[in-house]
This record gives sequence, structure tokens and C-alpha cells, in this order.
Amino acid sequence: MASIKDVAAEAGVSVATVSRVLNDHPSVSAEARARVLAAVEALGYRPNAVARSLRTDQTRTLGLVISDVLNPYFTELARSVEEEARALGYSVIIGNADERPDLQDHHVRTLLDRRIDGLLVSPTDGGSPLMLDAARAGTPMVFVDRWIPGVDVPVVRADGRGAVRDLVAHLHGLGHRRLAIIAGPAATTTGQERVAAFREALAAFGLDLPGTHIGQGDFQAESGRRVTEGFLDLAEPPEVVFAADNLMALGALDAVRARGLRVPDDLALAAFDDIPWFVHTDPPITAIAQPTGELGRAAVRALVDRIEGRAGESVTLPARLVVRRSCGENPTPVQRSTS
Amino acid sequence: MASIKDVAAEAGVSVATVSRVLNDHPSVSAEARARVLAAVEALGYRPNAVARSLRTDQTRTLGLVISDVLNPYFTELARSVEEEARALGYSVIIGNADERPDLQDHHVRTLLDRRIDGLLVSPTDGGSPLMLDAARAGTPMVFVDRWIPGVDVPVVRADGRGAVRDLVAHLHGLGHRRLAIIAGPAATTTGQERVAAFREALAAFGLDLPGTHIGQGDFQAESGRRVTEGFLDLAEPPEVVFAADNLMALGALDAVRARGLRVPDDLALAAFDDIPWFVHTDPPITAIAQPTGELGRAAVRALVDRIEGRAGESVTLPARLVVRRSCGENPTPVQRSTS
DNA sequence: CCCCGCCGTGTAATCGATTCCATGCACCCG
DNA sequence: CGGGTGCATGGAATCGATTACACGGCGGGG
Repeated sequence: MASIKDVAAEAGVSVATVSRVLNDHPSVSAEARARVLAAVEALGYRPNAVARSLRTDQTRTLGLVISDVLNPYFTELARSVEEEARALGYSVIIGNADERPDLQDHHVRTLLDRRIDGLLVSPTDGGSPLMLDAARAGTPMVFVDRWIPGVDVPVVRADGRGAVRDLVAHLHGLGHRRLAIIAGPAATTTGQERVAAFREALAAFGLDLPGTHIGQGDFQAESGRRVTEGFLDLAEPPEVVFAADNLMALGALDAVRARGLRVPDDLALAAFDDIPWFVHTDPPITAIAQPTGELGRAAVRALVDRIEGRAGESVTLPARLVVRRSCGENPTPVQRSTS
Repeated sequence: MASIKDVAAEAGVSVATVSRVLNDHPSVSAEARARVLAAVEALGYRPNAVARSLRTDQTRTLGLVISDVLNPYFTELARSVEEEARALGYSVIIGNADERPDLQDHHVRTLLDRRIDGLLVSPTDGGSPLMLDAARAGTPMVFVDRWIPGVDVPVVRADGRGAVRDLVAHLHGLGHRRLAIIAGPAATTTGQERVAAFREALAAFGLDLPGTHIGQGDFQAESGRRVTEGFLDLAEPPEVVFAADNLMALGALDAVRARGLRVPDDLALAAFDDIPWFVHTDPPITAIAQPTGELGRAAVRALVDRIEGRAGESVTLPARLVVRRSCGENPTPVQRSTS
């Protein structure tokens, strides 16, 4: 592979001049510029990004560590992150933590070793020493979706409280009184917040959220199945199950199906996170939709701001309720999705 | 950030010795090794992967360019690729082409600029000059799922012909005679092959595949919707639609639903690529399942073989039919999925 | 007419690692 | 006791870029 020296030789100039042409530095004669450009063309020369990064101490690369690539919410997030980053002249390296803190650390470490310019993380847990160190050491960093309390890093996320209130109102209006939730891991902020928001909303209707109606999940389908089976085994099973993410809702659907029961007749179902498939499940699933694309873009903007020495603030965007049929038919619909 | 010089100074040895300890070269005294390790620990030193790559001319990184991250098939592929690569000591950088040749080229170019050790591609089109040049220039490369004919690069893919024959037999057994297909782009091998396999299988049953029953899609949901609407507008609409990928099946489902029609009563539906959601759609969708995880792993093994100077052969694995309910009830099931 | 300053260019230092080669020392064998 | 072998170590070159600095030539102003 041709290097800058080969180009210099071919063009009959020094490497400095070649470099100046490539970085369009003003002080190069038109003639030299033309000769260099011709040599570049002739040799099919492309600058070595590795060498350039070593010298300039910047890689124009962002690291994105997400909790689970198989979760459509995160793949949509990843897509919008890459798009916005590309628009700003950055590449993105994605690391998939699979909801495992050890894998998350592995990716953070290799990304740091590669000297990425900034890190976007949706932490799987309360924060490994590694990540806290990185933040403290001044690595530009932004949390997206989930965050770690007590760390001075901007957070870009959706606030689901309003939507959860709407959801509970919707359920209450349909006559449901015994509501249960499949929670996410307590080590994640989204795991905690969604339960808190649900409990708060229930309280506003004078409803209680007993311990038996909080199932501990881990944001993966299998846990949704397991927890739902537990609910169905209760002496007085809940009338509605609210899954804290889309994969656990899928598991819940599995469990209900496996018992030969039906949604919403035997058990109503709602989920946090809306995805295209929810329109097509049997029945279509009522969900709380996050502005996923906007979150990804805002996160990149905040991170790049930090990298380039600007402020880079936290952003919170509202989520909204999308009513479908999985909680029963609503005589006076709050809002109906176009399905 | 501490460099190898800082470590050398702290340990009171030369950088050469530090490097030897880090790469566990045998000829280092136990004492020097201990001092270096202590210094590394004390400074929290991590080797700079950029500098190392420049010197050694290897990045221990694989590039993966996929056609569409939002397609669950490709995200599963990406996941297995990353897993196997990690097991072999490589990182993976994913580029999402979004079925756009220009974006595909963009990613191939930046990956090449970063001097990745090898490239895994599922081409969106017949092959840009860029990719052909890279292959000719000797960049280790492997095609996965889709490939470009006439290029001397190993291909790791699934052979769907047997499964398509099974599907047609299944459909024929259910009494269907007017079968249509939503094809993928003709510029992709999978786009062509699936139509060819379908046509072949139909011929074996004495059935024809008229031009009106081949709709041109682009592997995205919207095209599935559009093509299906076209089919439904025919004077004599098909009884079955076979979508060449899962997203177009989703679009087809949309279109049928939008007309107030039902699957499979008004129109039967089958898809290439099986995904977890197909169990939960209304109705569950009959699909052809690829051994996706195995494909990803095999592709990485072939690529790493090439990189490390071994052979690295093509691999073809069979796909299989998974019968569900979207084509009608089967009195004598060929095979039934556990749903 | 002379000097100052700017413009275009080249030389060389530098980034952080790896690795070849030389050196010094200890030990072994004859 | 002398010379050869081998091991531990350090110095310095190197990878491919960027960039500070020096230098020669030319034009304009006093």
C-alpha cells in the first residue's frame, strides 16, 4: 500500500508538501498541488488513518456501548447514532454488552485502548470502576437511555413518567384494577425508574403495587416468560402485565400463549418501548414509544460538543403512549395508533 | 495518558524492556518483569493500540459491512460475528449500508483507511470498483450471505433451494396453485437466487411463475407493502405471497391488513428468513430459517484463516422450512414449529 | 537601491509502540 | 585461565503521518 513518501517521490516534492495538499493548507502553489493530486490519483493513495491518529492524537471515532444488539430499540438507537456521527465527520464503533457487565467492561477497555475520541454508553449496571475512572480521567462521555447516578456525565434519555400515567389512566378506564409489572434489573436506572413511575401513577388512582405484582426481569425475553408464569400462578393473578421493555413483553406473550390463554381477554399486556413488530403481533401491543432516533442524534451532538470543547448538555425528551389492542377495547380511545 | 516511556522511567528500565514484558518475550529477568508490572499497575498504563498497529501493521480488527442493521437477520449475524471474532482475539467494526451502494462504499473506504486486517461483506449490489480493487489488492475478504460473482473471494452462505422446495410442496399440499413472490433487488445474489429456486420448485409441480407474479422489492418493508398491493389489484390475485426477506413480509402483512383482508384466508404468506417475532405475529408466519449464527461464525473463521495465512474456504449450509399458520392449516403437517 | 517580510518549500522532530543489533556480564568448558 | 556461548538489557531505527522551523527568492516600500 502506497504511503505518503511514495506520493512525494512520484510528484517530485517533499512529504510535507503532500501533507499540506491533503489537509488543504493554504500555502501550496497551484502547480505543486496539481502534481500531488495527480500522483495521489496515479497511485490510488489513501492516507493511513492509523498513522494520522497517532500523530494528531485524535481518531475521529466514537465508541458506542449498548446493552443488547438483539433488542430492536438499541439497534434503532445505534443506527441513528451512526447517522448523526457520520454527518459530523465521525465513525462509530459499536460494542454489544449483551446485558453483561463483564462484556461491557471488555468493550469499554478496547475502545479506550483504541483511543476513540468519545464514548457513548448505555450502562448495564451501576458502573464498573473502569468506567468511573474513564469519566474521571476526562474521556469525553455521554450516557444514553440509562445512566449512572453520581457521575458527572451528561445524560440523554426519555422521560416516561407522563406516558406511564397515560397508560395507567387508559388501563383504569378499561376497568383494570390489579396491575403488575415486569421490572428491569435494579442496577439500571431504567429498571428502577419505570417501576417508580408505574407505582406513582397507580397511587394517583388509589391503587397499590404489592410485592407479588413486581416481577424481577433482566430485559431479556426469557425473564419475561418466567415472571409472567409466576404471575399466572398467583392465587389472584393480575389483570394486566406491564413489561419494562419490548423483549420481556415478547416473553410474556410466549408464557400466556403457552398456557392456552389469550391477550387481552385473560391477561392484558403493555410494554415500554415501541417497535415496528408490535403492530403485527396478535394482538397488536399497546406500548410506550420513545423518540429513539432523536435520542441517538442528541446524544451524538452532546458528545461531539464535549469532544470539541463546547458544553454538551443533558437532554430529556418525553415518551408517549401508543394505544393498541392488547389491553382490551377502549370505548373512548385516548389515542389510537394507525395500524 | 501514560505512555511506555513513563512506565520505563517509573520502573527504571528502558522502553525495550517494558515492551518485552508486555509481549511476554522470554528474555527478561524476573526482577525486571516485576518492576515493570508494578509500574504498569501504579500508572494504570494501557498500551496505545494506535501506535502498536502502526508499528506491527496489524489492527486485530475485522470490518463487517452489512446491508441493513434494522433487519433482525443481519443483527443476529452481526452478533455471532462479533462473538466468534472476540473468541479469536479480534474486534469488529460494523458498517451499516442501509441497502445503499454509496453508503456501502463509504464504509468499505473508511474501514480500509483504518487498516482493518480483514473485511466481511454482504454486498448490496453487484460490486463497486472499490470493493473489486480491494479484493484484487489482496485485502483478506469473505462474503457472507450475499456475494459478487466472478470475484475470487470465499463465500459463506445458506442454500435455500431444498427449503424452498419443501415450502412449495407444503403450499401445493394445501391446495394453493397461484403463487407469487416478492423478489429482492436483482443486483444481489440472494435477490436472484430466491426467485430462481422458487421458479424451479414451482416447475417441479407443473406450476408457472408468470411475470405478473414476480414483484420487484428492495428488501425493505415499504417495498413489500407496495408489491403486495399490486398483487391484490390483479384481476386474478395470487393465493400465496412468498416474501424474499422478513422485512418485506412485514410490509406484505401491512398491506393485507390495510385492505381489511386476512392471512391466510384471503392471502397466504411465507417469508425467507425466520426471526423470533414471526412466532407472535397474527398469524404466526411460515418461514425459511437460515442457520444465521453458524453462518456468522463460519465466516469469521474463514476470514481469520485468510488473514493468518491459512486457506479459508467457502461454506454453504442448508436452510430449513419452519411451518406455522400463515399459509393455512395443514392436515398432515410437514413439520411444525413449537410456537 | 536596499531591506524587510511573506510565500512556498524542505528538513527534521514527533507521536508510542516494536524490534534489530550491539554490549556487557556471567558461566561453562577445555 | 582464556575464549566462547548465551542471556539480559539498552540504544536507535522504524512504521506513516503532521507540523515547527529554517531558508531562499521575490516583491514592495522607504
